[in-house]
Amino acid sequence: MFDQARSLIHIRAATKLLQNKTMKPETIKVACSNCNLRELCMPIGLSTEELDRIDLIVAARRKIKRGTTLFRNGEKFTSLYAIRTGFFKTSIASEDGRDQVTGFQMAGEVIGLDGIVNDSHTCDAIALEDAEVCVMPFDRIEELSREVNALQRHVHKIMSREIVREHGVMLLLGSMRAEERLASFLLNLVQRLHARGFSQSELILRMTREEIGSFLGLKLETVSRTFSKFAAEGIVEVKQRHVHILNTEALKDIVNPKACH
Amino acid sequence: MFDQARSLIHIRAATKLLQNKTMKPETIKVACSNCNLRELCMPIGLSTEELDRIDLIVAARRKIKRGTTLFRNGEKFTSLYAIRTGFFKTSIASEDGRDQVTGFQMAGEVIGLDGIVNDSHTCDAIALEDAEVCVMPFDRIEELSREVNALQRHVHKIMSREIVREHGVMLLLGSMRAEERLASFLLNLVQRLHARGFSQSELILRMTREEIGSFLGLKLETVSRTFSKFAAEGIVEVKQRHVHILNTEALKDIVNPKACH
DNA sequence: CGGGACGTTGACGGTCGTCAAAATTAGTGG
DNA sequence: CCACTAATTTTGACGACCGTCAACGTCCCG
Repeated sequence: MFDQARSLIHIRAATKLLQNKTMKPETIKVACSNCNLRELCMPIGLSTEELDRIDLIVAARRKIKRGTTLFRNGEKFTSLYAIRTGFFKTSIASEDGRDQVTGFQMAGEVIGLDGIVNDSHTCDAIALEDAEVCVMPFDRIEELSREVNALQRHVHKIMSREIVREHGVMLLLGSMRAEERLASFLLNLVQRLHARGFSQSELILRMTREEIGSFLGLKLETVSRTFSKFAAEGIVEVKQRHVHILNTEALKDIVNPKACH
Repeated sequence: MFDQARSLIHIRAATKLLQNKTMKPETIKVACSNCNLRELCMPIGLSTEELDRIDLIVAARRKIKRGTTLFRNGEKFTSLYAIRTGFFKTSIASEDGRDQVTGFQMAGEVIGLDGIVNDSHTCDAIALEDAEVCVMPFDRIEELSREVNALQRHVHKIMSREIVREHGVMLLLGSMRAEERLASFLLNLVQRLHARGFSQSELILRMTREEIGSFLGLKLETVSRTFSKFAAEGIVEVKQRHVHILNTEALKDIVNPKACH
């Protein structure tokens, strides 16, 4: 539905690479070239020389405490951020106070693209758990992507991917019923988590029912009720923020009723 | 709300430029450098040398008859398209047949960004009236934007603008009621048309009620009813696809109830 | 002039929002 | 570590908004 269309092969490789490593954390150089998320946020097939140059894109690491903002609406745009650890939400506010969660972002995803067009951010990015990001000044990205074709292409793909993701969210918001929205949401989350080496069937929600509702265009009570309904039908087990998916196929059937698996 | 955040100053300049021109159409060279939409789809402040090079981006013009597709889901992505004349809708289809209109595009806007990420288009672009587009092969764009900084910046801004626009649509779909959605839609349309030299208060809808409804996450009957309600309240005059906005402030109040103008 | 696409309007019902209260959990400070 | 408060979640009752179905009206184009 509104997935990230990533190449699982590369992600698996990254995971494996991580498992094989037995070096102590502090001996690992802080650089993209040996970041275990490299395959998620950097182009593939680079020469070592190109990789060394790309290392220079990351100006700093920044730790974000849970509940605090990475950037907020109106702030000057200077950098994109690659999430190393943690979990974010982005949201926009209408003038009369309503707000809309526009996405949830996890490790390996890039955040801040909204700020490019007017050199100022148009949404808030809030950490839903303690997080760490790589700060990548955008002028460095532009400079280097003039010289490294793979980086240029990569930047374009990341932005295009975000556009396509949002198309999927529009389909969800514009044409799905509550159950379909929540099923779609759960499948998307678990798929992205699985791509990062987590379980296919168990997940911990980092966001409140209200935040889920805001993202899905539902009220928190409807989200809660729909969880309860899924639980009653034996599709999931829900215990607060712990979700265990018992029947993935049933969720897929809810999203896409007419398909014959 | 979900506007395009363009600089009106430049657009006005373009309009003025057009009015001053008394040359016959066929004597105007077919090139960006003297296209009257230049300020809409090209970066500003270029040297004449840079402008000459950018002319080479446009590989061809293509005429699209009303009702036919510029590209469709699954087709190989090769080019972005700048709309010269005409009006498009883009839409995506879910597997079970529902479809969602993701946007309406008019002269000066760029279409096809969704195709970059996977080298294949993920939506359909359909002309709602006879149209003409500039075909801009994406590899040429990438090549030239490595050398012309303003072009690189421009491409990034166009993509970022689309992301921000979609955030606005998500806010609309996720948190607004039918009247707010339609008011927001009308204000956005008329604002974009006005930026192109058309009336601030009158417009002709190029799309059906069903297409409006698909975009706004409503059924066509609801769209029709809401138009009738606005008309009964004296806010607009509606005669099929001709819309005359009688009270812009009232529309703004509907979108943003708590604001005090 | 006639057929088909498009638009309008009405009646009715379902889905989801609203309001309210209780239950459970998380967070804070002693 | 525990008590206490705030935050979050669950569940119920009720109603509003909008979707569904149906019939009719209008416009456009061959």
